[in-house]
Amino acid sequence: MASQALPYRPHNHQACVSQALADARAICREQNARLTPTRERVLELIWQSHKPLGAYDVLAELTAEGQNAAPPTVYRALDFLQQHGLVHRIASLNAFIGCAHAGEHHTGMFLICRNCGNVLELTAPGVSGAIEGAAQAENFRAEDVTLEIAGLCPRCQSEAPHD
Amino acid sequence: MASQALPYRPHNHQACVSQALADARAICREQNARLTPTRERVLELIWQSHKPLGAYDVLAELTAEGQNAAPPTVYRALDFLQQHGLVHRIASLNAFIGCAHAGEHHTGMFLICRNCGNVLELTAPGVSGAIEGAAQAENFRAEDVTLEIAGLCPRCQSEAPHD
DNA sequence: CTGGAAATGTTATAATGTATCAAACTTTCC
DNA sequence: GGAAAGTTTGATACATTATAACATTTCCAG
Ligand SMILES: [Zn+2]
Ligand SMILES: [Zn+2]
Ligand SMILES: [Zn+2]
Ligand SMILES: [Zn+2]
Repeated sequence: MASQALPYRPHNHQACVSQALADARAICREQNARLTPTRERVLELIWQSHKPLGAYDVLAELTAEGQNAAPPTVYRALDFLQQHGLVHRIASLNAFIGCAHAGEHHTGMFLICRNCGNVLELTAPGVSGAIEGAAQAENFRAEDVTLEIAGLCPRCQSEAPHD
Repeated sequence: MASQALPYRPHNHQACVSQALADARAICREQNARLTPTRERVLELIWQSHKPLGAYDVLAELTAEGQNAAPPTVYRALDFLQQHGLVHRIASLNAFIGCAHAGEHHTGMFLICRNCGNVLELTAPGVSGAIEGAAQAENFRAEDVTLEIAGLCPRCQSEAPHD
């Protein structure tokens, strides 16, 4: 539903946030899940940019706001959000990012710019299909795919072409 | 070169180890890199099975052998081995595994059995191509691909089919 | 030899993630 | 409404993974 917006370039990011929160509320209502204030606030913090945020970064922001938060506070909220498909964990960065396709059944593929830190989440059916095929060729039953691609986004390629 | 052996099934694993060590020696000689005793021993420990090993598991084995080892000892050796393409880090597990295609230019794709813990490293040109294509379609310059697939290996599917 | 580079030893600490149990809050059902 | 059951949060402590910093040793070229 959300028109795919382009993390790398300037855009009306508040729209990303509003959309994500609206989607989250709808999804939780639909799934009878409780999007409590802390969970919602954590989701909002995760969405404050298109750069993945570490759990302890979230924690720092919560405590700065005067919330009575400890590590489990954050990890519980993140677990909840992951289980409902609202955030993804980027294993190669130990960090979290808002899901750009919440509600849609998808396997994420992440393009991570090593220069600016922004992450674009893609759904590439061709890639998913190829992966499924390769797994099946080995008689392996794939359940969970981690696909993270580090490199340079278009913007950072032109800014720093000498490498 | 190494004929791809099948982590999931019983096999002469000592052959895997010998092959890996021989390859490592050859590669290091060729690259003028020093495969010191500690580095070689760490590689051997990593290869003790087809299950990824945590850095602190390696450390425990080293100290059990009476070696004077601390975390940096292990992480340095692992860094060296990674840089020379002899081991891979599995980001989703925070663990390390011997490279099954040392010397060959490749992007690893890992099939990780969540039941038995064994990992099969594949080279799937179709997958790599699809990923490259998807990245290029976004004008993203891919440099490093993390592709880890968790699921059930053939053996564990038949043993525990009820899920 | 010997001087510089590479590797290792050593200590301390940072960063990330969990276990556990008690307290508070919600929902359900009567 | 009110008690029981389930869910969420608070709070403390701890486990696991990884790195910083600096001293010492080893290796190798010249
Ligand atoms: Zn945005
Ligand atoms: Zn960038
Ligand atoms: Zn083997
Ligand atoms: Zn298995």
